[in-house]
Amino acid sequence: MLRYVVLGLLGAEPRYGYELKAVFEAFLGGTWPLNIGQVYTTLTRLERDGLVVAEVVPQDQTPDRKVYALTEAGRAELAAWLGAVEVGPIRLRDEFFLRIAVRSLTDPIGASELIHAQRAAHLETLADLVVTQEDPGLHPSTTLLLEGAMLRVEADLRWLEVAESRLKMWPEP
Amino acid sequence: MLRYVVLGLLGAEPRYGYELKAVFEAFLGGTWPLNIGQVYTTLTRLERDGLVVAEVVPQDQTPDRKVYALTEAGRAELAAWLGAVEVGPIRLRDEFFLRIAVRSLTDPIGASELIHAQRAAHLETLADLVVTQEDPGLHPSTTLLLEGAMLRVEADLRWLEVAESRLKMWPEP
DNA sequence: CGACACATGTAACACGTTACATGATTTG
DNA sequence: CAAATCATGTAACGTGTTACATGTGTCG
Repeated sequence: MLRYVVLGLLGAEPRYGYELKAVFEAFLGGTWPLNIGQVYTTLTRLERDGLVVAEVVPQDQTPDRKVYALTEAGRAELAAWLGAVEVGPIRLRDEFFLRIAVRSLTDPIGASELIHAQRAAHLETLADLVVTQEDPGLHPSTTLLLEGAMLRVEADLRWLEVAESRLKMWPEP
Repeated sequence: MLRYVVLGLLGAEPRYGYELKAVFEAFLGGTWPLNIGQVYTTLTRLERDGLVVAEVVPQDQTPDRKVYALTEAGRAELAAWLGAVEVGPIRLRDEFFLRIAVRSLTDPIGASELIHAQRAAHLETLADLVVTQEDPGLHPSTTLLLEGAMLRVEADLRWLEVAESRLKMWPEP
């Protein structure tokens, strides 16, 4: 998936790894911090698969850059990904849900405490998102992404409410 | 994460692999289909890490079962996971968001089409969830999980609305 | 001089995931 | 007889992730 976002960023404009890290994080509004090494591994793999090609651009003063651009295959792969629609059963692979659900399986009381803690964390997350979004320099796509994140967090907060009220009238296991 | 859900299920009661697959899928309300092989790889890894121990229980008629139970270390690991709270920046590692955001980066018009298709898929998902939830035999935890999934899908639908209206007044790249 | 920005990379691991292999027993 | 159920496993891959290595130029 990182793969495809990188592909997408390169689709807009060729870039080199070091630059890509910054662009990526800015695009994600800082919600996906990236280890710089990961950028290079990803680029290497994309190159291995023939989706991108590199061109070394020498610099005076600073180290050389390896600027990556999409190949035809890369463009095709990106288009395929962009055109796909997520269908079928959603996968509840979210630690957040599962932790509370698993906990409620054997320890409903402890689950309640967890819910309170998680709510506090979520509210903080929400506040952070609001702050992040205040930056006027954000790309519109980034603003959109952040909005999605906020809607999700709000949904999760609502779920915590539901979970709590459910747990009160719970049959002991 | 699968790791921990398995650990959690074993924490409630020792089980063998084949059984675990069914229990797992039932617990997740069918939102996380599991390849049976994956259960065994997961159990092998848990055993390697000393979190579970297996006991072979011979059957007449059917093949022997390897019943797994938590060790002390396993119980500790599970407790640690169950007690953790998700803090810090949420990671927007959702293909759903990213695909539309990346697409809006260079092709806002195409993004609109994608939004329509995705909305249809989401509505179907929502309908599926409703049907699934009608099963009276569901474990309360599962019902709760499904409710979370529904709240999320609803949030995502709302996001699609937002995305669409934003895209209409978009500066060409 | 030390810290930091610039720039690239590798080795190694964990985890989710699939495809494939094996074999007994029951059921249509 | 074929298919399905019960039951366990392995080899292999892709991807995300980290820790570590290396080197130059600039700024305080």
